[in-house]
Amino acid sequence: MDSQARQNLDTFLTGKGLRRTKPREVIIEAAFATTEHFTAEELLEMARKLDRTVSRATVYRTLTLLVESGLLREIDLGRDQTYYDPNFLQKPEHNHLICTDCDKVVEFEDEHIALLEDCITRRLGFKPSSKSIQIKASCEELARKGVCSSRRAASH
Amino acid sequence: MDSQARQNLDTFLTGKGLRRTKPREVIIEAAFATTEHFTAEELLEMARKLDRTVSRATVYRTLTLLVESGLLREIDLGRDQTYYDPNFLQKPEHNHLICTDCDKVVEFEDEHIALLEDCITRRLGFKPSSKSIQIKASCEELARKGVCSSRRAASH
DNA sequence: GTTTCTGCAAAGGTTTTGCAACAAA
DNA sequence: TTTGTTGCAAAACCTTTGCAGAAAC
Repeated sequence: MDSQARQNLDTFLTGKGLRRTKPREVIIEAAFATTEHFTAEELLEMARKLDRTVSRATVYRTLTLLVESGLLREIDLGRDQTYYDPNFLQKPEHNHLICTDCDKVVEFEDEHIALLEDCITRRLGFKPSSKSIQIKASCEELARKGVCSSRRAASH
Repeated sequence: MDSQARQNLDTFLTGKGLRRTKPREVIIEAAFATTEHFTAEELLEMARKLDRTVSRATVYRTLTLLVESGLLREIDLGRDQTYYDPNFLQKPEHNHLICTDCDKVVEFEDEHIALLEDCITRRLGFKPSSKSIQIKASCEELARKGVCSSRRAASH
């Protein structure tokens, strides 16, 4: 977690009269030690590697805070659980492509599409506040060769 | 529900060796009697207006079938429950804008954005299979006049 | 010292499932 | 008659919440 993020968070906490506590530090540390998407349960596991006493309830409560503060974003990967994405700090407008063959998630940014989304939104009489694109697609390499080089890197 | 859709479904059912039953007929009838998005619970309610004996379990099981057959699509409206959209038959590539002021959902289609999504997907080495865009935005009219004409039409 | 936060366990809400009776083919 | 389907109730699952003790300020 870079200093920019830590400052965002401090601003957020103090601005709301919230306290800097050990469990929060640990959970936040765990959340930003990775660039992988994770579920609440996975974050609990990661946080407990730093401090075994962290509770599930506090993880859920801290997740709510992090999403409100804009440090973390909920994303829909088409699975049953809510996933959280810690990469919006570095790539504020990225989107997700999900491989239907191996479930791997590819992040991509595209300024043209972002611009087009804004135009459409304004044309409809609205002011854009958040945008997300989810693309499901099959692997061309797998289709051609019967093997996919990123298969071993599948995200689950 | 138009004849095209009914045929799709028949093909799907017979193709899988599945049976045409009363509860399924009723649930499907209810699902396509509206263009509104609905939850499983709401569909149960609608189906029970046609036949009071329909069970919740059968609604869930039939929803799974309808999604698999492509007649219905799960959509993410940023709420806690899964919503289902019966409008993909008429507008196969539409997307959703959600008003952050009144929660109204506006559907929109745009061929440029669809094309761009396809390009991006291929550039990444994939073949597109399904795409969805969710835009959250605030109402300009409400911001300017303090009132929004569609407020009364809010979807919840 | 006051206020906020934590962990626990229980509750809440949605979705799935095992099973015996029932209906379609 | 065979196989698939239904409704029920229970279970499974993820997430939220009430509360008493602990920690931050």
